[in-house]
Amino acid sequence: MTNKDYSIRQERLARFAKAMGHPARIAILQFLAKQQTCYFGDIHEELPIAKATVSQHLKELKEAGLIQGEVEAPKVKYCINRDNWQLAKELFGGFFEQCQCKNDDCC
Amino acid sequence: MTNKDYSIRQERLARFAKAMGHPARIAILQFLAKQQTCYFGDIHEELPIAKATVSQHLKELKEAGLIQGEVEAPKVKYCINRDNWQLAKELFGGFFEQCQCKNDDCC
DNA sequence: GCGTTTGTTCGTAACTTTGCGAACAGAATT
DNA sequence: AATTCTGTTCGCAAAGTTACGAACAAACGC
Repeated sequence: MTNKDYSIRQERLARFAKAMGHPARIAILQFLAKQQTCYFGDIHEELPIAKATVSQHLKELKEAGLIQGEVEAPKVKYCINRDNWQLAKELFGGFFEQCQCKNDDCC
Repeated sequence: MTNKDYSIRQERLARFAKAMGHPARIAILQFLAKQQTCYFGDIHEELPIAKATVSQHLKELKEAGLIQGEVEAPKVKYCINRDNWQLAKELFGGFFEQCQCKNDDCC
């Protein structure tokens, strides 16, 4: 075991993955991606959880950079953060490409 | 808020994402994907954490279905579970495709 | 101004995750 | 048989996650 650390890309990918690691958050992202209305209330209606919990999940997605919020009083509008969505897409895409598994040469 | 639940696909995607939600596990998957040796000891050497912790991360990846293990006494050989890797690739691919974000029509 | 609507924050409870060292277990080596 | 090598499991501590209702805050409608 060396003193080696993780790369920035690995950290970033893990951060995105972690944010996506709950079905409610996947559902939120899909809802926003499909560009139906992006108000909190509409998101809440889609989900089987209390609004406090929805708010918490939205906060996590925002902190991970996958979405962004904007007040449109008295409502709050959320949407996909397109720059980071693109970045995540590339990171995941690159990640899944790198498997060299041919046939049964391992396991 | 209805009584609606999450779809199987959402659950599955979230499960994969959760397993990928830690830099050590990303590092493990990348190491295995690059098909360098797949023995526990080699994986452990790549990471800055104790072997008990490595074992724990491997267990999680195995339970999520992303890798599989095989005893080759006295060593243990791990490798990517290709079927599920393919499935994950498709789920993530499909997921990131579905963003309809054009220009500034939202946010 | 007063209540309503909208969403966040607080406080709390139960559970999970991450990490480690120590103990353990099985197989190989001496 | 005793030792070494390899990796898992146990027990524990610290921190984070998930969920909820209640309290709060800001703006709008009356």
